[in-house]
Amino acid sequence: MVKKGLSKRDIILNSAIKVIAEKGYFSCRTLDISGDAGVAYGSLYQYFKSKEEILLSIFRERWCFLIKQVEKVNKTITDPVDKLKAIFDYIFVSYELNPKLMKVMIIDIPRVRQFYTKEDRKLYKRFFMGIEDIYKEGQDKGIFRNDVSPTIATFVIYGAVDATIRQYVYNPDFDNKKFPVAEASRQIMIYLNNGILVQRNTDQKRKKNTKAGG
Amino acid sequence: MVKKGLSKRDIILNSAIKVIAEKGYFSCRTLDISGDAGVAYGSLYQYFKSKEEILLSIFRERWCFLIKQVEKVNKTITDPVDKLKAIFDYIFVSYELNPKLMKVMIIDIPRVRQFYTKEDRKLYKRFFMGIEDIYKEGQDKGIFRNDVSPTIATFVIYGAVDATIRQYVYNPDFDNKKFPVAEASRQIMIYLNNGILVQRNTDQKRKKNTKAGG
Amino acid sequence: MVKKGLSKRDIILNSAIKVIAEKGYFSCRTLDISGDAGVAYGSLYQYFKSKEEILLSIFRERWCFLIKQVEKVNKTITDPVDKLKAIFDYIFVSYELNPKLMKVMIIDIPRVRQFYTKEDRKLYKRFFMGIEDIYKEGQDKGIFRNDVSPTIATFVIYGAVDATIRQYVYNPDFDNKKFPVAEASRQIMIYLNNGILVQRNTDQKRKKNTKAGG
Amino acid sequence: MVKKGLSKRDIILNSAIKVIAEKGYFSCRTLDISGDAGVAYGSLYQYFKSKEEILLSIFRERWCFLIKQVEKVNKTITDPVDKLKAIFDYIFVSYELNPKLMKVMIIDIPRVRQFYTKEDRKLYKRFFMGIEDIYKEGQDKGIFRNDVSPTIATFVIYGAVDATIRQYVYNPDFDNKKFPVAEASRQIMIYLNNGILVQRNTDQKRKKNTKAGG
DNA sequence: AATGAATGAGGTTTCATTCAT
DNA sequence: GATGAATGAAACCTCATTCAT
Repeated sequence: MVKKGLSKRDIILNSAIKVIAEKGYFSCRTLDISGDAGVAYGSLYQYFKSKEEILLSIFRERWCFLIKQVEKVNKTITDPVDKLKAIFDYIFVSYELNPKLMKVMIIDIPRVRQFYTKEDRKLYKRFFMGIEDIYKEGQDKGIFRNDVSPTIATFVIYGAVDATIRQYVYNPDFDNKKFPVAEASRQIMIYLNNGILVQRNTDQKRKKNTKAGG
Repeated sequence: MVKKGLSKRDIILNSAIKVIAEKGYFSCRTLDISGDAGVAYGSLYQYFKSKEEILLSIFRERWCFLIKQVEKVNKTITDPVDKLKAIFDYIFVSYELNPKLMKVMIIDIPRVRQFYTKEDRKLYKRFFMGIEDIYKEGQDKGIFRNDVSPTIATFVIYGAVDATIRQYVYNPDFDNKKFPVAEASRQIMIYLNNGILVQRNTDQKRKKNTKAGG
Repeated sequence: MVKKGLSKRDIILNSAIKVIAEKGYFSCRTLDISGDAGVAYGSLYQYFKSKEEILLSIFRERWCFLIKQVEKVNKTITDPVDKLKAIFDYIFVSYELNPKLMKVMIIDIPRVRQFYTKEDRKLYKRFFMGIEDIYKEGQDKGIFRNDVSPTIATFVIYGAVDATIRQYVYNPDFDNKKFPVAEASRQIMIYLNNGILVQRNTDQKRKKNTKAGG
Repeated sequence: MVKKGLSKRDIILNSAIKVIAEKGYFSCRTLDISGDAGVAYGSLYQYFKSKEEILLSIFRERWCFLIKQVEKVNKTITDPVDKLKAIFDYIFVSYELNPKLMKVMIIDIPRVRQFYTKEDRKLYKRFFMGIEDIYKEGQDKGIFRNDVSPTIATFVIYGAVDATIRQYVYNPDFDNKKFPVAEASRQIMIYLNNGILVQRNTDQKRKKNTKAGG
């Protein structure tokens, strides 16, 4: 119901983000959206062809801000480790600023079948390709391991984001006092950078030690 | 439509898994389920109170096989690293054996609001607690890092599973020839164990190296 | 609301005929049809895919009784004049027996664009072709004029039916006491047989001639 | 979209004629009309109270040109046969000049229930009464048969027009190369004058008689 | 007078669930 | 238990009409 200075189209879109985030795409009604937006029922259809188009418009018009961040990071930061961290932080900071938008983006949209049009997939992938490029760069520079495909590595990082956000959204048992967003983000980055294993020396050595110890 | 020797209830449940996996929970109709099961429209309601209950029954009756595996692994394997690997492998092997079931379990069910009853959350968590315990054990044994919370670490591992399965299910651009399930699983394990950073020695040293190299 | 012994499908179809006849296809609501039929709202869609399909079903399932009559007449009657008269009478008698059905058939259906599918046009034409054949036969036998195309002649006879029925349906100024259906029908037949012009030798003479020639 | 020198009102009316002719009254939207007219959405309501009023205005303002023609014919032509022919020709020539207008007049308007207000029926009838008068006159002069009511005869002639125009509009199977409007019109006139039956003494003879008698 | 964004009643259709057989 | 016809609430969407600019 935020209105000041926004076009009616954006008012509707913002309400859609809110309502879809709260109820899920299928469980929310177009009436809920118009109601939250404070506009007439039919006004939705002045600006969007259908409920589906509202969802896709959220993605099409807001996804780019993530892409842009990746591109910006790629330009302004040199160290791949710092790049990943910058993107990672950005996502979680964005979540703190606008949790509903991020929830819709990360959780809802990718589970709606209709979303997977060629065009939208292309846009969707641009974000991931950006991350993949960072992994590749890290490998080229000899900083990142070579035995993990950048493609797969990207899933891992994205999955970590998705799963974590889902805790904040769905899991009332999750202690988000103990793990404020920044803290969760920090720990995940440590994990993804260094792995869970205590690094004495190399992987090979650890194996020996384990056998010796076991 | 697998029928041999199964109770009608299980026939329905299996069809529900198939249909929900294909269309998603909200987009599939009870008619689709009964149709696939080859039973009458109304028979669904002999065995289940509602569509929702069918979904929850899938979870309640099939989720335990994951829990059991965690428990079994915890008993029969000693090394926490091997434990995580065993569970991880099990999930992906299960996916290969019954991708629809795993897709419903991992992707669909956790996104349905109605799913989050106290009872079901408890069951859901038992799987994660099992994994959390492994992390704790690894930390206690000094094998796993202490600066990553087992809770957070669990999200990371679960997110990796979720995101990867989603590629197989939704992403037609994903090259699943190049990454058969086993290969994806193997690489993720490497990543999660060792982190993405090349381990010469310690994290501190890497930082120096980077500066030197840059 | 006639129900005895009819299938629910036919109950719905009969109500549709009634309601469409009264309000017109576009002005009647599916609710009106189900209401008149005394069935639930959704039952319509158990038997018909859509409102449009209800209309087309009326045509597809009831038009044939007109075609059959034409075919029967063509077989059992020899004199083309008598054939035309038999068909003409049949239409108007049908109108008296079930004016709503005939109104829908003759007035409503042919004005709905969606009606003009290849298949339906074919069925529609079969009736007219039967009449055209009678005209052709009359010409071959030297009884009917040769300077009027059977195609055009068919329009004339059909138009006469259409326009007349429309008076009964729409025109409250039309004195249907003075012109009961049978009387209107009789006069039109005279007109179409003999034309409006006074003929030196009369209809009677032709009959004699016909007999003499036959 | 004809605009030169026309009032905005007439521009709208002409577009309405076009659009209604193409889609039918119920299937065309006010948006279609304003769009075709190139005027704003709301401008329609500056000139007309409602969609219905647009339809009725077409009738009220354009029907009179048919009435006038009937009246003119009644004044300037003496022979009833020629009168009928003149009117008949006029209708079909009008159709050739402005088929959409004639289609709306003859086909659409008379099938819309709302059309049947007292006032409009009165206007509608004035055209038919004119034709009826010709029939009466023909009967009085002994040229037309006495055993067909002028009222009924009028339906026949009107029905012939209606059915024929409908072929041009709706029936893609109708061979309008073989039957250009003028030809169809000519044949119908022959039919209606002389009937379908072959007459012993011919039309030519009647003409002589008429001249002799007149 | 002209505009077109805004309105919301009302339409068709879907589909989870019930229930008589 | 099994069936599937019957139900009707509720969803999405359309579009004639209004009204502030």
